[in-house]
Amino acid sequence: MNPKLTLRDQKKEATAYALSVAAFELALVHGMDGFIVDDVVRQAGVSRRTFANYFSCKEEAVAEYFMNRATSEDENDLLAHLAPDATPLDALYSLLKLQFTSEFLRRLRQFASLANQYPSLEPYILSVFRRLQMAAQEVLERFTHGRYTDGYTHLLAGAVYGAFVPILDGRLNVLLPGESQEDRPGSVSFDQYLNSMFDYLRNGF
Amino acid sequence: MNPKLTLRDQKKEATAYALSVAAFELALVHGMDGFIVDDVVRQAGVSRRTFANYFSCKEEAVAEYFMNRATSEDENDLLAHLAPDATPLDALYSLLKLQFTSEFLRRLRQFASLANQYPSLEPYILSVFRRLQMAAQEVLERFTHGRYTDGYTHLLAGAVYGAFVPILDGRLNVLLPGESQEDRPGSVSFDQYLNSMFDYLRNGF
DNA sequence: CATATTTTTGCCCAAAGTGCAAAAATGCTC
DNA sequence: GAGCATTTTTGCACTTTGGGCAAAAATATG
Repeated sequence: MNPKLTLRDQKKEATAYALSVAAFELALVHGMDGFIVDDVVRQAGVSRRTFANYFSCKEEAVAEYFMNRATSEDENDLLAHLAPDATPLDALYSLLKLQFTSEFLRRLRQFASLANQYPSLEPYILSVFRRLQMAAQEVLERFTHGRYTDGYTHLLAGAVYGAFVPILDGRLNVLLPGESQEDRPGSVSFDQYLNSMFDYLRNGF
Repeated sequence: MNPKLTLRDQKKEATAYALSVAAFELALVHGMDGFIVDDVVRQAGVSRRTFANYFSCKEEAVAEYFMNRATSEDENDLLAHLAPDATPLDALYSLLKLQFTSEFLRRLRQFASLANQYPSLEPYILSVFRRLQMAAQEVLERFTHGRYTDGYTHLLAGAVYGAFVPILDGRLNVLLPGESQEDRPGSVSFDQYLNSMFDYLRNGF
């Protein structure tokens, strides 16, 4: 619950969230074609019509579950606590740590696996990444006070999130803390991937 | 028409293409909520049921129009004609020139503008970029013969296409050859953007 | 507590999505 | 090019979805 919102908006958020949770769970258990919107609303305890007020399809509801709930206060905090000599890359790195928690990555893997099974989901998982990228763009813009006008922030934010896309189709197999390499052959730890990414960014390709 | 395909597959491609053209044109003229699937199939000269064989919704049909028709022969050509001392960045640059023709950019701008007006389209325009990115990933992988195992190709391909995303919401205003800066205030030529992008890639951020 | 605003809901109907089987088109072989 | 096998298109029937509208419920304001 975000206390910055009015009670009304808190309830709206809660409703959307309940619907998205129900949709994601049903998708995991039954597959995208194993449930209908009526099932979602039954599980979330709202009317069929209300679902349509929030989402235009099941896929959108599932994706909503992944739309970042990092508040703008979190971002304010982040910017305030950076070292005085921090670079834009440092700011970006901090944000990535905030966004890609182990828990988020764990669920994202489930979502990605669903999306590979049900192509109708693919466009919607991309929109999750887009949302994250826009937040990064915003943070970079604030951090640099609009100092760069040549697309630097666009490019930097784009680079990082673009590089995550291979997670989606399993070409990049992320190993989470607590998992062993034997369980997931060919996997790379997220931190390791992130670090090699930032090496390239710092030093050029 | 791709002569590598059987006649059957050529016809299938033609059908999908006709449907996508009709969908895109109707969307431009009437807006996404100003036409229905029946209108599309009437214009394309196929049955309602056939539409469903190809696409799961209007949005998908519109996006199909932008799915790159650069063949794998084009990519073979590209790889064959690179200078002997070409770097992966050079290969990527050539591919971008192949994918982002002026004509493609011109249409993409129309699509982006539609997607801003009709949020239901947004996920689908992202999938167009994803398709382009996957082609680049493929080319880089072939060019480097799998020499890099640390995510270099993923990261590089991701960087470039990620950086294009701001085109989508109009934050990055692309000026095409033949247009004047006065017509599109705040615009940047695509080539210019591409070059500054590659400067960063070469030299680090 | 009374009133204004916003959200939820039910009702209704147009539109969309899909399994199935017949019909049409295509590919292949002789 | 005639005949047979394979694939695609189509029509039909039916469930599911999407969204306008107005009444009802919930929330905000003062």
